[in-house]
Amino acid sequence: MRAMEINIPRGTQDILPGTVEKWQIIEEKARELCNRYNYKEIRTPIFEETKLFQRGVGDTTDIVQKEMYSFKDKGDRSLTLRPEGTASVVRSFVGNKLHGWPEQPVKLYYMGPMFRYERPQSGRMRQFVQFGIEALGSADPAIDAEVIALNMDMYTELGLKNLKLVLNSLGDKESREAHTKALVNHFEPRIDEFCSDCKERLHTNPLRILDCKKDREHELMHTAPSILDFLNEDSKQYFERVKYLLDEMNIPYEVDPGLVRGLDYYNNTAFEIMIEGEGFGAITTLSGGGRYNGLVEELDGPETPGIGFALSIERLLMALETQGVELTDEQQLDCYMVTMGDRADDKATALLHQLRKAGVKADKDYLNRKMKGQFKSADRQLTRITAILGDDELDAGKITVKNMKTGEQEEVALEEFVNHVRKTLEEAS
RNA sequence: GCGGUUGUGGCGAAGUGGUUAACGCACCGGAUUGUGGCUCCGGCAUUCGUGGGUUCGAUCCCCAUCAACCGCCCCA
Repeated sequence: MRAMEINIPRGTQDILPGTVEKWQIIEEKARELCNRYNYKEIRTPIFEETKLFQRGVGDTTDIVQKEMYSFKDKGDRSLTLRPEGTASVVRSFVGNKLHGWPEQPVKLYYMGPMFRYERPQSGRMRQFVQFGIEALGSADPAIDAEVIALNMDMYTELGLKNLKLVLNSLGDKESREAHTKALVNHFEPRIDEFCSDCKERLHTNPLRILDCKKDREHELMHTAPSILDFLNEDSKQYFERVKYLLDEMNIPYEVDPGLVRGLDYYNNTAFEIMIEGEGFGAITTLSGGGRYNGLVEELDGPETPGIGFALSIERLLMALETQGVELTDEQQLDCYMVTMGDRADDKATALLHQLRKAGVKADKDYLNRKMKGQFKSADRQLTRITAILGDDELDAGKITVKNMKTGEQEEVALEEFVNHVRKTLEEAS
């Protein structure tokens, strides 16, 4: 074999049979769950105008500053492969005037690939698949609770354990401004003692200084003003309501005033779901979400509150794997046609077609294998029934049907064959 | 963008500066001339990521390059 010259692009993966079934189960679960919660699917393009993300995600974020797959098309337009889903959904919400829909809030979900130019590692890909939901048009804390509940259900219903819901409030605009001012006052006098990123953040987005891992141990970090102390009455009440509703739903959570979402558009509710325990890599965040009440306006729509979350299916699968949750049943074949001789083989092709039309999952050999090889193949594929057809059987108008589990076999008239197989399979199942 | 580890047959892996590169699994064939899961036997035929260099000679030494994995940063 020649050495491969063409590699799969860095940070991407092929999902092959044997694994793809797991994806299908997760996708199915997501759709079924959204249906129960009355969220409708929306599909938006995989690329958008670069401006959308610069404005929607925020110029100061890592995503926009260094992780975007941007390119110029032949019309000299700057486009970007979407790095996340919310901006696109909001763009579509505005462009299609969904705020005018009679039924509000508009509850949407999406599932599909996202792209970020990052160094791949365990649980982080350049192309990864997100499932997310967005609820637009309601500022009721109950919808925050609903979004979080759906997110948790997605995990618990698949059998995940050791989940930790981390919750915080970033406050409304007024609260954030007050907090920001306090942060600047707190850090500015001694900002020289911090890393270069933090110096930058002091002016662009002081909140994110709290998110810094390098300077985590600095004494000013521990004494930094907490957003929770700056929530105005509205924001405080809002947060209390969200927590109360989570309590009522028996969803445990942990308030972490240090939780700062990476994207600019968040306010009030912010949350992350993490997984704890051995065997997981450096990345423990399964999903994140929060409220973004200013985003629709930022993208030229009417003032509309919104909230959502996104999870990565890759990480979900990793988590399921480390916890030993088995998703797939063994794939078995209903019927395998074993043939001997050219005429019989031709006839088997026709019979195979009939079986398939009758709803039987069936196959045959295409490599001219001897009988033994055909049986091996049937066995390997966990076949329930084999049908053996040789030229002599063909001449007698019969076919041999063998139960692979018991080893019993019987002769059946060719005209009876398809019905016989169907009946046998039904009886066995 | 920075750091670490690795790169040997389909897969999992040993190994040495020098005529024929272990082993396990899988696969294919035969023993069993029309029957699977067990057993035994044989086969998967110059190749050790790629390109240079050192050397009489390199898969093992050096350089470069590519790739994968893991971590930092940050996130899903």
